[in-house]
Amino acid sequence: MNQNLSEQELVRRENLQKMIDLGIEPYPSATFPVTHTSKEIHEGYETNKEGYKEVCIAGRLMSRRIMGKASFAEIQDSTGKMQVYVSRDDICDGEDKTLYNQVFKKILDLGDFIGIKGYAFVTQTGTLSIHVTELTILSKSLKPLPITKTDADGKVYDEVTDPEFKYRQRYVDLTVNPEVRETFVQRSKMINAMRNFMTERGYLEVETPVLQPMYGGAAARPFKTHHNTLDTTFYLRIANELYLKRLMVGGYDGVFEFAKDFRNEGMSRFHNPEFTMMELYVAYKDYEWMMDFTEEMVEYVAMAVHGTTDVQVGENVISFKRPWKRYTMYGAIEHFTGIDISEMDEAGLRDTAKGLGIHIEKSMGKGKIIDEIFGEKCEHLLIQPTFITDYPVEMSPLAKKHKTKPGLVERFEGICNAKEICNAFSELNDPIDQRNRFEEQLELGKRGDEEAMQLDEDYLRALEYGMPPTAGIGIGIDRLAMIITNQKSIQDVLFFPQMKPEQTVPPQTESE
RNA sequence: GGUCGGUUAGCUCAGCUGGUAGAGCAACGCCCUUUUAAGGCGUGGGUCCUGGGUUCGAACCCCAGACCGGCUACCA
Repeated sequence: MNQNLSEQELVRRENLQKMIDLGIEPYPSATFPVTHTSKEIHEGYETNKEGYKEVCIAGRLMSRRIMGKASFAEIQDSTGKMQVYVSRDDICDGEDKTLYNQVFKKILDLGDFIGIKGYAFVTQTGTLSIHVTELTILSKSLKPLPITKTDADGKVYDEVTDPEFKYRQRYVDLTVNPEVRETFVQRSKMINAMRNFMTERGYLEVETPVLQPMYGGAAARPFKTHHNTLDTTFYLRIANELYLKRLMVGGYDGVFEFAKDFRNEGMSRFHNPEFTMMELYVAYKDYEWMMDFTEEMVEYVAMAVHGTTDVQVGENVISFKRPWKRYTMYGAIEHFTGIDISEMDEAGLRDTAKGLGIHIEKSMGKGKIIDEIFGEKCEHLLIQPTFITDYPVEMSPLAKKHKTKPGLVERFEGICNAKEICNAFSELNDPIDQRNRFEEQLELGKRGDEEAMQLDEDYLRALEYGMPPTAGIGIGIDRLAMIITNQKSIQDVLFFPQMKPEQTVPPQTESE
């Protein structure tokens, strides 16, 4: 293994040994009494110079400019960078100048974690800095970081842009690209805001099984696994919908879960095999109520993350200010194509789709054709948040039939930046109707639809005991995060997006 | 799944019609002996993704494979 080390890695190992020879522990276990972050000092110093007479910060050494007895360096902590000024005689009290001459100037490498104690001041050139009085080594770095540098003209050197490098070694990406760290901070703020919003309204955050004997609640192919003791097949959940609705049968007023779901399907800019879905169910409400709730929550989220309802996304500014635009699905199609399809039969729809240049498979039913027309002619035009309501019943086996419109269900999707971000309905709680819908799905399955739902007897049993009228929603957290953080790919809002394993070692043989 | 493109130093990248490897940053050394704005000079560093083939000669051409990416398809 050692013969594979690069020159720079060898130098760092030599420095590590020198450190040990000098009696310095390169990986000390003691706590380090950090008092400030670099951000706090940058923000607070101007108005409270006296407050920073003694500060203690810690982080990675990111640059070093040595000029004889005095040096400047930059330390990066979780909040940003801080320049520090190191003067030989200030960190080395007596005759022994080893700490400065050897340790600071030679043995430290960029990327090492150090802690410093000192006082804040402003240099002659106007840069807020910490004058170091004590320097402590906290952790030695043995691999060179691709640290970016920016010159006086604003030209950036060595920025890591290779997606493979960024995703496989996210720890490096996070270290050298502060804006990547910030993206994930925003994602976390977004999720916290949603959690607060729902918890304040009295809804209960719950956890339901990831390993399910029968997958359901969505149309997708699952991952399959096996439990040894029970000698049973389990599936990684594709949704948690049916479990949350069982809890509604159990009597809660509202339950929600931020759930990792798994779908064994293609990968793209918008799809990762595991992804996060927030599902919420509220008793004694319908989908109209849920639309109001959703736009209020997303508006709240935008305010919590950005302090405004206007968010820059790519070339567009998206406004999450209520109310959002609402179209029925037929209304949207009429609006964007000028064609009223509401009274058409399947043959008429087929001709209409052909006329619009949309490819229609023979196997497609009425609902699927309508969905196809919408997808081709409307969805990509919906940049500002928009609700599309009242979907064909064939596509929605878990949604309640519409109060007044035959053939439709009480369902809406939220579309934003041309992508679906949520899907909601008045939940079907009629156990007899639900059984019929499941049986229709079984028929689809027999005809070869790999994504058709299974018939879940236990779920039907639960419904037979009675579920209150309930509104439910699923929000694609990763997709919403892409919009809220202005990222083009789902991989940029997941710390560790799924990739093929690196083949650095021969593939392991199966063994247990 | 289809298709197009990519893979060269620790990082970002050049490399012509095939002639045997380059830059900047980083590293190392020296200078500067000091409140800097990538400070100056120098040195080292390569399995050109892998395996075959063509050729006197391959980073470059051909074949196969690996991995990555863009479009596209699938995906309620």
